Amino acid sequence: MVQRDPSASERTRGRGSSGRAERGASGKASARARDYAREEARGAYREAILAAAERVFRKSGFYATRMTDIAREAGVAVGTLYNYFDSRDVILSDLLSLRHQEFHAKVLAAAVSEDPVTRLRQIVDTSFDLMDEAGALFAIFMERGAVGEYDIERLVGARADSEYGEFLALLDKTIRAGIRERKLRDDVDPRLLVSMLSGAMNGVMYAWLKKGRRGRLSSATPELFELFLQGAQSK
Amino acid sequence: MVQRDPSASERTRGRGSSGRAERGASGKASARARDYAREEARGAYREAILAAAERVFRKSGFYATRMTDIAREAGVAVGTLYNYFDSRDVILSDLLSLRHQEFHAKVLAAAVSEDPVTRLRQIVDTSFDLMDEAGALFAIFMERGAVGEYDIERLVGARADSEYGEFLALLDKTIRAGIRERKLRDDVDPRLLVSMLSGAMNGVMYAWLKKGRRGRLSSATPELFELFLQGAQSK
Amino acid sequence: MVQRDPSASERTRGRGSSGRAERGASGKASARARDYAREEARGAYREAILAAAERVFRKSGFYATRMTDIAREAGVAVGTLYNYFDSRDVILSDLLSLRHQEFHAKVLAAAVSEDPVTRLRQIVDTSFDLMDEAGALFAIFMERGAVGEYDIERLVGARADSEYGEFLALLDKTIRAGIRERKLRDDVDPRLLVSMLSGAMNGVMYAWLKKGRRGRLSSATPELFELFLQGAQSK
Amino acid sequence: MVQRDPSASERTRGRGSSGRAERGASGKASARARDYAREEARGAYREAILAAAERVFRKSGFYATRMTDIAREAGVAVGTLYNYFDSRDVILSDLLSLRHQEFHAKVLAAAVSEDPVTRLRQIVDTSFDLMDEAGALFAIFMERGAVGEYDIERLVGARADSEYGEFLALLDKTIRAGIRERKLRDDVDPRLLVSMLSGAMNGVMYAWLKKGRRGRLSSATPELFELFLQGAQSK
DNA sequence: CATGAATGAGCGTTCATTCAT
DNA sequence: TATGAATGAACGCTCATTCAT
Repeated sequence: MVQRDPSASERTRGRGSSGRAERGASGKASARARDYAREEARGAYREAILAAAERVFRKSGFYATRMTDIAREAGVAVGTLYNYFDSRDVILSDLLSLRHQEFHAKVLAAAVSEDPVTRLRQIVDTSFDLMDEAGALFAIFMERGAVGEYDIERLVGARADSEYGEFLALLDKTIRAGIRERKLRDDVDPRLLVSMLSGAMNGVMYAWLKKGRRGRLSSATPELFELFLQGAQSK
Repeated sequence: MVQRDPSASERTRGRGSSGRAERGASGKASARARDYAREEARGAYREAILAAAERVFRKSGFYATRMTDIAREAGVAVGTLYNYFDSRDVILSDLLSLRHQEFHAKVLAAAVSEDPVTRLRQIVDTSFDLMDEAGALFAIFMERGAVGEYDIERLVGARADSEYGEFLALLDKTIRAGIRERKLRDDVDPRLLVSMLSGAMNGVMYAWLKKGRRGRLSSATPELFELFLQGAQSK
Repeated sequence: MVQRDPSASERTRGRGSSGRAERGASGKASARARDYAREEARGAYREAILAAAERVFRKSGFYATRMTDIAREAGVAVGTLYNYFDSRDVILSDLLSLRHQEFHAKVLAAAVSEDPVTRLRQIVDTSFDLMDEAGALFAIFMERGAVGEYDIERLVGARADSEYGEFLALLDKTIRAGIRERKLRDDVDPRLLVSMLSGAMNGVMYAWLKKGRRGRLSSATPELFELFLQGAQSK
Repeated sequence: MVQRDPSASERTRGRGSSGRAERGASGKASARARDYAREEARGAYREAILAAAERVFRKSGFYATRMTDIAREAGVAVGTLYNYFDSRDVILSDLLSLRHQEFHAKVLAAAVSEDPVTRLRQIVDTSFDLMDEAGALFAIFMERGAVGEYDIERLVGARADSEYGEFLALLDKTIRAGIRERKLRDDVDPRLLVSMLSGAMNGVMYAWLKKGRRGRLSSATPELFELFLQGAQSK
């Protein structure tokens, strides 16, 4: 269950000194510059492919996503995909990784309040905002790593788990802080609070997706949070 | 996409009295007995195949479940599978249907209290009990019908959705009853309460599954319910 | 290219003295009678199966004819087919053989005139009559053993060929007689006359089949024969 | 069932300029050259596959022709077949179509005489010549579209029929012209003349095939024609 | 590097044949 | 012997991956 470095999946390929003749000193500098430019271009290609894969993936689903579809969507040939990624699984796995990193970074950046409860609210709100913007792919992280989605688990493997775990860990940390500061109940297992909150978020997301994503998901935050804090019981 | 009678998917096959001549009275009786025994055997076979499919399905997931694997797991030849089911999709779809029916029937049978809130508790408790007993396949109904699993939606189709929907509808009905009886808050959208509760159940289930299903899931019911009713806020 | 005895394809099976105890002298006689009755019954079964096979074969064609279809049409179980025939191919091959024998016998029985040319006419007329009655299966013999029907050739093999050959040989013999008796031209290869006549019969049959078998095929005999004898040229 | 343009069965595939950025003017030219070369290669491949299919088809027959056999015969992998044809049926159907077109075009090109009877002779002669050269596949058109081959009719369908029909229609037209010009008898149904002549051709072809194709088939034309015109009767 | 046709292992499915009852 | 469910080899077809250009 190692957290692989996602960049490690980039194909190592024999660039650098080609098999041809010497290059002078000045050549080295320009070569380095060229290498840098190349690296840039590679990154852009990678990102374009992932973006194309994401579009196809979202439309067709994981199993119906074909390499030819990704290639067509990206406007390249299939062979090109293999210049940037080792395999179909790696593309999709890297895609999930990348999107998760972005997701997590944005959530972290938003959860800045001093008050743990407000931070929780910020986490929920930002998560919903990102879902609104970026679509259902996030659901895969926000949902529980696609339980029941056994295949994706096998393929994307430990990664998705650990990534969803990262999100849960953030909730866990924040909730424990809330408990320490007596803002949240200390008479229940904190992990239950985590499960409750994350589960509730999922439940709301699910309903929203099934209703065809009408309206802004984040508009549900206040009520959801109110319920999470105050409970469902009539007072 | 209508809710097909799942038994309708059983292959009609020309059993019964062939077109040939009479059989004596005693022959008829024994023929009837034989037919009955055969019918029994057919049912047993079907169930055995579904059980095998369930094991494979659980280990490998929907898309990685191969007919050969199901056959091997069931201890029969591939051809035999097709004596009982028309296609791979039908096996998996029937499996989901069957398990869902069992699940739903048991939950309904348990949710008998006069008090809606108690009924909700009974629903949660029974669901968790069934998860404890029967394993993760139930998660597919209790969870959100595999959001993000676009393909499975196409195949298993409206069915899985409507089945999870059935569960949600039960929660919805019960929660609305609770609101009418002033046991639950009427100042929030009832559908949010449904999402909250179902989501929370999922969250707890997820954590339980990820921890390797240690302990009884249903032991989490009281705390979960307490939280659902009273909220997470320190009082 | 041996002319197999079609009855040779009947499964030899250990009838006769069963493995059980002695039978007295009188027992032998009744056993013989029983064996005879059995043989009769076997023959009836065989014929019933072939008749069923013929119906299916005519409706569905050679390659689409399934053993289960034959069995259903015959009102027996598939296994029973194998008690009477060694394989699917044998059934269809025996069917062709049997029908051809009937066909040939009837044609022979009808071609009795002293005059060779009249005999030819009788052959043509009887063949068309049988086609009228019995349907397209005869076409397989009357046509040239299904040239272009390479598969059937492989399966039914030398047999169909030799059977069609038998028909051609009859034409050949009769035509040569006609030549000897100066009724038919002796300035052309007799084999060409055979090809002409058989081909012309086929051509007429084909048109008749394609027109949906409307009208009696045999009504075409006089004109066909007139043309065969007098030629197409305007006089 | 319309007479599809056979080229329509060629798989449309996303070649051509991809969706990406411009190519310089010289690039365009070389791209065009490459596309042209590719198109050439595609055509060659298609033809090679069809030729291989024809060889297998001729040896094994329609139903026994396996994709693996075609692939092996063509020296390619199965998958490659599907790069050029949508399905097995399409390969065989296109094969028949293509060969028929060639056949029909050549016959038409040869039947140029002013005199209808000479045209008939040209048709017969050319048909026999083509049979001599190209082999038995033509028999499928010249013969009656495989009567008795019910399945092949379903698959190759109206096409084979209409193609053989095309040949018959040519005979029909020419024979009617001959009748109008008082060269052929007007006291018999012209369609019978068509059946006679086509049937006679078949009969001769059959004998020739069965004798192992020894000698030139077309050497039989004069006698066949003489018989067709003058009849078999001794004068 | 980009290309996209070639590759072939592997899939779901069929159906002639077998054999326990 | 009749039965019909079990069998599994063999089929047509797919598509991730490779590699010559």
